Amino acid sequence: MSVIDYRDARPIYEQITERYKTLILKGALLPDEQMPSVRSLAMELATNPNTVQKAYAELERQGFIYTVRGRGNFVSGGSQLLEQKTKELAESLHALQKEAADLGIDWSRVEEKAGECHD
Amino acid sequence: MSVIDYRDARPIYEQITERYKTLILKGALLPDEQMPSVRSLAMELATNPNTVQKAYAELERQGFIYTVRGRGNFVSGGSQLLEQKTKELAESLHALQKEAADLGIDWSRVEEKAGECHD
Amino acid sequence: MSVIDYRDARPIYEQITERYKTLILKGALLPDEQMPSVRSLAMELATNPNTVQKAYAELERQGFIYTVRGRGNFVSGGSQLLEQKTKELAESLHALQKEAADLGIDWSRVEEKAGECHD
Amino acid sequence: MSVIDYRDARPIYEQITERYKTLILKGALLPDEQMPSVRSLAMELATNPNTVQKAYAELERQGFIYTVRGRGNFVSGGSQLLEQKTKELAESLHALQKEAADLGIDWSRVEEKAGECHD
DNA sequence: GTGGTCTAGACCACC
DNA sequence: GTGGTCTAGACCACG
Repeated sequence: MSVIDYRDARPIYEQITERYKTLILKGALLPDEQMPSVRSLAMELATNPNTVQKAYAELERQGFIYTVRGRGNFVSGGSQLLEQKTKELAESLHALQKEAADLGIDWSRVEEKAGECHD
Repeated sequence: MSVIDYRDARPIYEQITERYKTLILKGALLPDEQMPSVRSLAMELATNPNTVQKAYAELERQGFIYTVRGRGNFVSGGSQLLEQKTKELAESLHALQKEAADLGIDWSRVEEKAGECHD
Repeated sequence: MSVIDYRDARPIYEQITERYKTLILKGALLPDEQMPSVRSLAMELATNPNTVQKAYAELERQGFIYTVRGRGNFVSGGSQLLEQKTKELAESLHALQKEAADLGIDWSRVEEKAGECHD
Repeated sequence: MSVIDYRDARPIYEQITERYKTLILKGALLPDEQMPSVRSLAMELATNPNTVQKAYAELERQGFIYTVRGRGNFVSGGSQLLEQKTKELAESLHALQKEAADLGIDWSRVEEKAGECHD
């Protein structure tokens, strides 16, 4: 199972970032567990080390991993990470509700239609 | 009230498109009403006519306006436009719900937090 | 029943030309019958006399009408007009068949699908 | 074999689009094969990169190619593309048949004449 | 006057 | 290197 979808319009580094964010949030990677090295991950994904580096930098900026010079990158412990993600989702939801309200669209109709999605 | 936000990462033509989509959906622009001319809107927004042109082309492609060569662009009447927008919102909502489910986040907690938003 | 569709992408003079071509071919206008004057037709269609003039010029060029200076425009007799139209249709059909053949599409499948059209 | 015909009334970008649509449909370009870069094709056709860009954008919108930022444009595999093209041809055919019927022209005569075309 | 197309050349993000 | 966006300015067809 590869991570990168080259047809995806989003930049590759963003796809990598997103991928590891969910892996960490879902608990597939445990706190203080070592991340794959930049070079090995780049090799595995057949992409440029610079791209992986950029993804790791972003993950660190968002608090998902921390770096130890000369050692590597590690998953940062994170009960608060899930909490933050919940907040992000809530904000996205609120934005949708606001947009619907602006247009005079009944929110219950949106929820109804969302339930019918086939995926 | 200006339309363009240069700090916004999104391209200018997309901001214009989005702006007029909501104006039309909200009924601020009535069916068959004339849109500002490409040149005049470009002048007003201090941007390039080509940029406005691209925005109008996108609006036409999505069925929000229609073009008459030598005359101008006009709002296309559209009860089905609101219906389509509802569908778009439903899909966005469904994506959020799916993401929450993937992470084991209780959707009701997201809804709860969304209700507390101050904006 | 008006003739002009302002939402149509085609120029107005072309729509007028097309309209009268079919009227003449269908026999709604008889040979040597007088066409409406440029001015009156322009008035009726709420369009520019120049536009009607251009349409009439095109109709004359294609042999559908003839002009008598100071008198007006008249439908030209035309058993050969239908013949010519048949030829035009045949050429269009042949072009479609050629395109299908180039792509390796079975023509019978096209005919089959055409029969299912709802209009 | 050049692609652009400057005597053609159709815009250049449309000619390019059409050209590559047929190349892809005919299988001359294989799925995931790389398209010529925007700049190189512009150079080759002695036209402007923006023009090629517009053509590629249209090809992407119609599902014939996909874009990878920083990499290039690639042919998208597509068995459904031929199916769609068949449908397009069927609609064109149906339009011709309808026009003939409107004028009281016997369709079999059109088919007969089409068969005699020398090209 | 209007929109549609094209050219020339620039800057950006990404890889 | 790639594509994506934007600017400046031109020409055309249409009305």
